[in-house]
Amino acid sequence: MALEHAILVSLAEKSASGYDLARRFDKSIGHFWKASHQQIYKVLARMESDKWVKSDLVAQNGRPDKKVYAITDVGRDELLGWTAEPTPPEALRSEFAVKVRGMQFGDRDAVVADIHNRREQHRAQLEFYLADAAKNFPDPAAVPPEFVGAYLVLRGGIRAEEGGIAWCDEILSYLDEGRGAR
Amino acid sequence: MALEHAILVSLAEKSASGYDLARRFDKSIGHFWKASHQQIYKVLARMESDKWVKSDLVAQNGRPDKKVYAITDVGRDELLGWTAEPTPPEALRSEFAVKVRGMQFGDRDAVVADIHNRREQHRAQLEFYLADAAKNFPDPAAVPPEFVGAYLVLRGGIRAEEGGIAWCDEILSYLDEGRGAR
DNA sequence: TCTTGCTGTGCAACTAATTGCATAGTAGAG
DNA sequence: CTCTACTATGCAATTAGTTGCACAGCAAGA
Repeated sequence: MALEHAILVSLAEKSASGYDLARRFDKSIGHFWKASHQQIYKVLARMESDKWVKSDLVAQNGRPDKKVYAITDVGRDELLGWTAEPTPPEALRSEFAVKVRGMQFGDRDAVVADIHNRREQHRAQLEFYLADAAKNFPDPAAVPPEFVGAYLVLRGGIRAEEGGIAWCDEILSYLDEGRGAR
Repeated sequence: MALEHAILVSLAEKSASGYDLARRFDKSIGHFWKASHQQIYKVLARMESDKWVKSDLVAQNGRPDKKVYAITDVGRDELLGWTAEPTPPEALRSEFAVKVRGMQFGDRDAVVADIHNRREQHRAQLEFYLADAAKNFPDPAAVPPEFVGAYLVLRGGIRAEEGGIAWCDEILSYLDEGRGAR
């Protein structure tokens, strides 16, 4: 399982509450590892009982108390050990690809609309990533060492979105040319 | 859930036993939707009780009997309805990306080795896809209508692997240039 | 003959993740 | 004063998926 390790990486960067982590998973980290707040709280509890993290209750004014989690030495060891293991092949599951594959058994116009929709999602995400890159990494040759991982993953995200757009365009132009018509 | 629909698409193409489906999921369809044979048998049983598929027991000589599943009209309706619905955003989970992100907290040499390994996986998969394309779709302008979905998904697979290789190369050359050193 | 490997179907136990709900304080808009 | 939204944490029920195992027949090779 990698949610634990995604959380460890995030806490190694900066201590945070479950709520903070949930928001991070809606933004940066969540672009390549999705998790709901329920799942995060559950896993944090297990990680704390395994001593990978420890928590401090922090009182706030004008807001509810929060439990701020920090990575422990045990957690850092775990993270180190995990990076040393080879990553198992990714189990990719693309409902979109299944739908394209099954296009001829479905509502062709609806599938085409779905492809347009998917293209737009990729375009919007790419725009977001590019803004992020322009803001945080204006000079790729001068990325601070502690942000190299974040920078390289962002580059991967940009590539993936560009690739997604190009694939949608290929599908749409292929279908436009009358090929694959029913 | 999309495993049901992946199975429906596969059965719409050609009736098959659970075992046959498991082998298909190890090959073509499985490249974008992984499933174990246990999961497939479980889902097939549910689909049969929902009347999406029906089975016939077929005796074979020199081999065990098998249950051959075929899609029903109810199943075809379900498939049609499913294609007409917008595909929810994909929940992508890349352990590899988490590892790259957390590189600075880990064993740098091991991570670099892992990236090389990942590049090789992409290269091998690309080779496989290209051979498939050369064999089954020598002329992209003349793909039979019933294989258009398969062709377009194969194109997506080729693009994804090429993109994966390019990303690995970018990471490796970035690190080679001494950036991101500890 | 014995072992290995392929075809073929499945159950049981467990883990991971989703969905729906609950609770509670504060801030700001109308 | 009420309604909505945000911060903050979590439980319960369910579904989806993984891991490990079982059983059975047949074929081919050592």
